[in-house]
Amino acid sequence: MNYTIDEQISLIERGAVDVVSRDDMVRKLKKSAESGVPLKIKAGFDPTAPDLHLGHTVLIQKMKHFQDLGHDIYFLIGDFTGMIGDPTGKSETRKPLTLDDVARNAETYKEQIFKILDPEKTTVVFNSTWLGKLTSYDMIKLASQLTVARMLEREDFKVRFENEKPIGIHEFMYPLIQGYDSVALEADVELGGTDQLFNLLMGRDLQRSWNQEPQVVITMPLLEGLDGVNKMSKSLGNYIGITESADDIYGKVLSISDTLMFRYYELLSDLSAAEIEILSQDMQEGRIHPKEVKKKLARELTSRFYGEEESARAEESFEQVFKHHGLPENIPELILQKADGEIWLPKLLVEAGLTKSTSEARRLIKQQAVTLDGEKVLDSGFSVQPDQDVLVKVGKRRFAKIRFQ
RNA sequence: GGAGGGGUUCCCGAGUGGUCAAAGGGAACAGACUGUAAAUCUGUCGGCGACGCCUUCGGAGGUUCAAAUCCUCCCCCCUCCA
Repeated sequence: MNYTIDEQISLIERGAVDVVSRDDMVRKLKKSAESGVPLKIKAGFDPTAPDLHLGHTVLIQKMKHFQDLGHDIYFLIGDFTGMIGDPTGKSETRKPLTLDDVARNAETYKEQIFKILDPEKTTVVFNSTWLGKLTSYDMIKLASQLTVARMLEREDFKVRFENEKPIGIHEFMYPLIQGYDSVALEADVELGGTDQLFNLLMGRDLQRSWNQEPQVVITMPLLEGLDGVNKMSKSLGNYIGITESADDIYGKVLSISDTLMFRYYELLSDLSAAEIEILSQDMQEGRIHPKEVKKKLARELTSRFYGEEESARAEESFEQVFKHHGLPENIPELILQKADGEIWLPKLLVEAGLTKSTSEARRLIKQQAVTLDGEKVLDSGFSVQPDQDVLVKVGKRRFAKIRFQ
């Protein structure tokens, strides 16, 4: 708690893309230090996607920083908009969430964010609490705060407008609603991804209209997914979920490209910028193997959610499987009855959940991707005899132990 | 209300009566090479105990020896004009 203003600012600015404005931030920090009243830090989340991944943690880490500095975190769940339905012109119409859905998702959120944040110092709020009370009169009044021209300044609106793509009227309401959330909470700071800049700034405008001191807006970069191209998202499947197993987190981090690795260091690691720079230098000048640098990152991220010990275990297991071509610790087992006699391999692969269909199994056998106890199988007509247990492996990472009883 | 464009296999997107399980690209998967990295090369990419059969091209009917392709009705999406 004994940070100087400069130290606080430097922690706050770390990794951030925009801080609007730094002067306001300094002023608020000073005021808070003098009065002893913590700042209200707001960050909003969509109620539909309760599976958090590392991309979300970029933001959550930042919330954590504020928490460490003694400020109050408001974790806002945008249930109001979620209950209305699809906000954008995206392909699938999102089905509106029920109150139950929202409640359930909120619980899932809590389980996940509290892996990083301190539950004691975090307030979870739902924007339906205040938005649900607004009348149509209030809504129109809110809408009158802004012109269409101003609204069209937002990049994605502008692009869509220029490309003659549809923009729903209600879409204009979202920035306003989000801004109004800041008014309702009297937020001092709002955090969000860079794609949220416009919406976040809206909060400042609206707060001024409501005679509040405008919030400081801080944006964090969007984390690229495992493919290194698109932003990390569940729908693209290029994510590392924070509820995934230690083995998976470790393995996935190790599978990213070297370029992406430094991006992850920058956005996810607790190492200082200087320390990261040294790692990068050492690597480029051949003093340290890139894989070691990546392992260090994988270890740090895994232990963030599972602790040092488990993280070390995951690393060992990984080395075991991939370096020494050994076996992972937890191989799923499939128990079959001896009495049922021999079993056609493609069928066995399907039953063991290693392939989706016998067709796929046959293909993989043809591609020499299937081994039984380490022996490649070349004949897709092969049947397994029920006399002894076998270890089946498909590709590099699909395993199953078949036991006969 | 009027005019027009469109719905194809995970995604994008060709295909206008047979040669179509459907070009091409992406994703994914497998093999080689590796550091389970990237890049690259090769192959696979609906199902079925399979060189044959079955189910797919928004939905339902119909024409035909034969339909993703033609006709009818319906559903959905988009653009422009008002």
